Amino acid sequence: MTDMVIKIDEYSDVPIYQQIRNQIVMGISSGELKAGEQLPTVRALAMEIGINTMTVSKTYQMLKNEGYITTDRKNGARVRAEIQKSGVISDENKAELRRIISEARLSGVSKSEIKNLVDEYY
Amino acid sequence: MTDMVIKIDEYSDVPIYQQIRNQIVMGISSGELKAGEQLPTVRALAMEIGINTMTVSKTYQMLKNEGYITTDRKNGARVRAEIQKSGVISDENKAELRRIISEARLSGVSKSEIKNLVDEYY
Amino acid sequence: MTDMVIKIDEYSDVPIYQQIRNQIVMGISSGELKAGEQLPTVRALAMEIGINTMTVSKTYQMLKNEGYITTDRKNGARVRAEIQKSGVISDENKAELRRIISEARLSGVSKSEIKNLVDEYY
Amino acid sequence: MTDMVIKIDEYSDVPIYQQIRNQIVMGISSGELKAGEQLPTVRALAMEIGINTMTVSKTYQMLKNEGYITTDRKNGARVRAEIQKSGVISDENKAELRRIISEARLSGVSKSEIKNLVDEYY
DNA sequence: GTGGTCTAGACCACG
DNA sequence: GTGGTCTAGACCACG
Repeated sequence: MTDMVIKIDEYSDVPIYQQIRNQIVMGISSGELKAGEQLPTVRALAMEIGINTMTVSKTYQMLKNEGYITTDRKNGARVRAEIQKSGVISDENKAELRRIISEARLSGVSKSEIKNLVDEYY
Repeated sequence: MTDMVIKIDEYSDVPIYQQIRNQIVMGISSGELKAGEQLPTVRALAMEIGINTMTVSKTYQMLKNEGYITTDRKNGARVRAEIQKSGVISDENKAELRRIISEARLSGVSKSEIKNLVDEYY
Repeated sequence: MTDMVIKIDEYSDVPIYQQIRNQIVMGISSGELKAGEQLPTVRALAMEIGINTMTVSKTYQMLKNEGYITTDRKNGARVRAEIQKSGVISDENKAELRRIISEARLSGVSKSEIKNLVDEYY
Repeated sequence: MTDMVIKIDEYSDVPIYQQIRNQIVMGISSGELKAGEQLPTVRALAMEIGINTMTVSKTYQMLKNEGYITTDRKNGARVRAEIQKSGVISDENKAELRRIISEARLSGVSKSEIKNLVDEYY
């Protein structure tokens, strides 16, 4: 069982279920959550964060649809052992990346500064 | 007057006024919209896209707040001559960038592929 | 929930959404509205004042942008617990202050009278 | 004839005729414009600033109404010799002052800092 | 139940 | 002619 901590920014416009989803995906990517590792139950995670169980449930459904986790009544939610590697960035993420780079450029951020961030986050 | 074309994805979760805002910002960044160049009037752009003037007005107000354009009754909306360069990427955009890179990584996209996108979009 | 009363001067040049915004900011500053306190819902305030919900919504959006309140679907609109203290007066407010003092001076109002007002309003 | 320079901020939301009016009032208050001193003709000032004569005309009309200047065809516009001293600050300016002080207070500006500004601007 | 978005239409001040 | 404001009404996602 993971002891990863989920932090909700209540001031953010990003919906709570999205914030949780993003943090779990980043946790898997960083290795903090290993393949096959069990996630907290919907109830437990909702309690811990202090939100509605429906919200956590929505998150797990989303992660399942995206292929990041598996869920069943016996084992609860687990990080999927073999996450499908499409090898490409989704069109939506490409569009977002383009927007971010445009804004950074207009703010006077150099290309190499952005690449340093890529190195840092990858 | 610009002949830039704004395209709305009506099925997107991104609000229309945000989509327009993003495209204008990217237009400025790419040089398609030059400093001082006049944007379409609120009415003209609303007509062209087939949406309400209020929605375009909201976009222009947002761009004005962000310092990308100026608006007044004499000159209409224009790309601002001297866009303030903060020199940094906003915390929100950093978080988004981190999320995108995490997802790309999990999809098997290499670091150099992402950097190539940075080169392409910058 | 606050029982603060918002009063609109319908003959004023100041837009309604601005008038509401100003009164809420002054309410926070005076302590009539406490940190964390819930503001009326968009619908309730619109009904109470007798104006459109869009206008109240615009006010809340503005207050949110300025960092005075938070809004979300769970908690509605609330006075922000930790309002950012820039420590400075904005250039716009400085210009306004200068104009007011110039006019007061020309009307024969003494410096100490103005300072008494500062004491009263602070 | 004054050689006072009027500066228009084209990015400001304050209408041009208001900006000119404010600067002339502040010029009178500071002594840069003396009692009886002649102001530029409508046409000359419009040319100098690069705006419509109607706008300057509106400004002069406003200043006349407020009792700051006199106008006639023979002498043009002149700073009034005896500006009426009501001895009080207008309700509008009081409301504005209160708003500014509230905002300054919330931004963490001390009372004495505001009073220093009063000293500076008076 | 809440705030967020959008429409169709109107009127206004500025210039 | 332009952007700014406002209404009356509607639908939506989040929780």
